[in-house]
Amino acid sequence: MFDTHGALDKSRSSDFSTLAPASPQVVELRGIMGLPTTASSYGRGEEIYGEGEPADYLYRVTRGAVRTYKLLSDGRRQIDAFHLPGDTFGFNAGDSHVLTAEAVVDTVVGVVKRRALEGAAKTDAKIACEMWRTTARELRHAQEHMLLLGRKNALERVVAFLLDMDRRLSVVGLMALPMCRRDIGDYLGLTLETVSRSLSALAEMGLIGLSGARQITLRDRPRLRAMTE
Amino acid sequence: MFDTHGALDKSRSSDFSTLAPASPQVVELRGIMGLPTTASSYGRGEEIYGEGEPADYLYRVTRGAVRTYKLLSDGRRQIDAFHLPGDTFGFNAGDSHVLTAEAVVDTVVGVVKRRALEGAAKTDAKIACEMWRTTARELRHAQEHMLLLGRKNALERVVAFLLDMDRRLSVVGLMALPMCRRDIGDYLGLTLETVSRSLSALAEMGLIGLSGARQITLRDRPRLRAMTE
DNA sequence: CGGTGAATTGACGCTGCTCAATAGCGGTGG
DNA sequence: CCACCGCTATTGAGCAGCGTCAATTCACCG
Repeated sequence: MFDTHGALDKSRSSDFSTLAPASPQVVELRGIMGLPTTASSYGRGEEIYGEGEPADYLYRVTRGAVRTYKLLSDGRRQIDAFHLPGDTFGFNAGDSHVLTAEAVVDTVVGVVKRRALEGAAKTDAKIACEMWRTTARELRHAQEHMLLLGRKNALERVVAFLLDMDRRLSVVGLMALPMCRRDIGDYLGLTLETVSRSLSALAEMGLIGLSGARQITLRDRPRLRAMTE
Repeated sequence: MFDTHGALDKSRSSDFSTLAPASPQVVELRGIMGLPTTASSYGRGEEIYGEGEPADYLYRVTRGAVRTYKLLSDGRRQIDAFHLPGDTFGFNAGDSHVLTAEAVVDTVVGVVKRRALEGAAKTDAKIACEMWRTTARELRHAQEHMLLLGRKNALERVVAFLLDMDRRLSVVGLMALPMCRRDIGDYLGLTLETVSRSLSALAEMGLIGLSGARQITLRDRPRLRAMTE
């Protein structure tokens, strides 16, 4: 009856105090795909890796939040995903990153060498399969997001975002968003003003509650779900 | 000096003629990832699989073209990719499809059982790795497309589409598009009218030539490339 | 408290959508 | 062979949703 809930292991985080290591790079307890992992910290806004850099590491968020994005030459930005505690990112079939990764807030990530992972995958089919499933999960998210970006209106996009964040980081019905309105806009293909207006409209309708710009409660999930079709 | 180009081994494919089978479902010459494949035909507009159906097969386009898409409940459609000869599709980590696949024109595909593939992946790390790379390639395309859908204007989207199609299906500088304006619009997050207007504008500028609605020549690739940043 | 970045709100304009009419094209049959 | 039909594409006119620019207001932190 232990180790049955692979996907939602947000539990392990407490009771590590006895193992506190001496090195500044703390070794994490459970690694990524079974491999040993070292911890690394990034300040709010700090770059973790840039587009075009060699992709030598795989990351998992321990604390905080990470945005991965692409830029056009004139500065237009498209955030393709927010990575929250428990999520992996930086995985890549090619040699170099095609996205840039930045810490949204002060963030701690676990890091594993890509070569160690690929070495392990050669002998262990379980790891190879896990790598594939990780990439496939990202692909499904991207497909869902293309539908949002190509065919949903502003209100539908914001509602979809809120429901996703609610699912991923709500603790007691209250959601504390780590990212600003501009980040949300660049994720949803909108401007920050349109995001703000959509949130105000939803609050006006009584569908959400705003207690501080980044503290949001969903007051009617069924109706919100119906809005994204 | 043999077997050094792992990724592009489309070579081994000839000299199977002696094995030509009697069945109506002709065994294809070149398999998918080395596995034997049966051919299957679909008429223009015919569904190959639907969203929610069990994902039991992997497909490769032999002739024709395939669109994969998602729908909203009110009929809005987002085409996530066009699959042209040589492309694989229908690959999926989950048990059921999250997209619908349809033949854009009369199409022949090669089909391989998913279980055969996953069985082979268990013992053959090369196949497992190839599966991962296939999914990773789709993911990169999706990330590029999210940037297009979220942040590019109509003209930039159409230009990006033309350059991609040119790369993938141009033979002698002339490109014969298999899909209609509505399909292009649903791929680019635009209406068919906006696609048509953008193409007319590009022809007006002398950047492309239109000889029949679906026969397009690119007259100035460098300038077109500069337009997508 | 004051300062600074984030968020809200308003006014206005533009890009792309909607609705509608017309033109082109490919296939079919007299 | 050509006339006809249906589907696809083009083009126009008007409109609306979202972006842009600008002015406050808010919240957080020293």
